[in-house]
Amino acid sequence: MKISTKGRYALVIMLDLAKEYESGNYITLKEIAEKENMSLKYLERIMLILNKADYFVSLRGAEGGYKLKYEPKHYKIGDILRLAEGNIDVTDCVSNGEGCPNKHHCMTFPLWKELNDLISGYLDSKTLDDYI
Amino acid sequence: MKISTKGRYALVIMLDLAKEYESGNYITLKEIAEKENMSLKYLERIMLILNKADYFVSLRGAEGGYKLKYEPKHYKIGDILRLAEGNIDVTDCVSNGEGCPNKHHCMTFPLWKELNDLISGYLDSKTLDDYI
DNA sequence: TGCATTTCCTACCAAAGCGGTAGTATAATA
DNA sequence: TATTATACTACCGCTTTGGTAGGAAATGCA
Repeated sequence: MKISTKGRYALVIMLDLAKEYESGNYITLKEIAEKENMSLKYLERIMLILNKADYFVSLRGAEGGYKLKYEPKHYKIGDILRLAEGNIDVTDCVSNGEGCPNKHHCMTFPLWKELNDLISGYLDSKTLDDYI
Repeated sequence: MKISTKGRYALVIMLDLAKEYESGNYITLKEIAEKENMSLKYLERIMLILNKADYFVSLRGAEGGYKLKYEPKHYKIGDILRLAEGNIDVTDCVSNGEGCPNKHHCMTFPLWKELNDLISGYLDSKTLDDYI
């Protein structure tokens, strides 16, 4: 039931960028890594995942870095975690498409389904703006 | 964020025993393993964990097996999962005693705390009786 | 009494996931 | 052209997951 560092670091990155959204400044991963005491190389890898989505404006080279493309309230916490973690469902059986063939007479399925909806509902109700 | 097989199987075992609670019969792991299509040896190992708590009456040998010691509504889903999984907290920082030293000025701590309380609250509000 | 059954307990193991590191290519600026 | 920063790939040690194997101890029945 643990959220991995990938998801937790992703959220920290997003919040650090969100804090600078108003200023319009580019922020480098080096700054974030030093401030948050995280490995720069690892942050780069996480950024690679997040960058598949339409989240940032990035600029290479000196004076470069990242900034958020949209305002903080546009980013749902649930979406960020799904992107970073791959999937935040509590079991495979509640994931779309997957699910065991026994789903319909399984005694535990309703529990996992309700729990999963509760978690997703909560995480999708919050945005970066709620934690700046 | 996945619940492992340990937790899922534990719940299936508990529900199978709960169904037979009224009858007072002993149920063998072999019966459960065959019915649920699970490895008997693996169920034995999970049972060893659950048996550390005061959950069952067990009887060795022919005609033996397990039955629940108390009525199904006595067993909270949250407790069963905590026992089987070891810990169901979404991060280490929200676990009692642990927690990073930075907890008090961490931007993400409130999120993990709220999410964790939501999950624990839900799982502790349900008992075996709700899923028989 | 002896055999089958079933719980109780320990040790081992392959595969996958986690949390990184290393190195290089590419782009932008001073 | 030197420096800075993102973009991308490959590798790697460690831990966890999801089991298996083997046997000891207890119980009921023929």
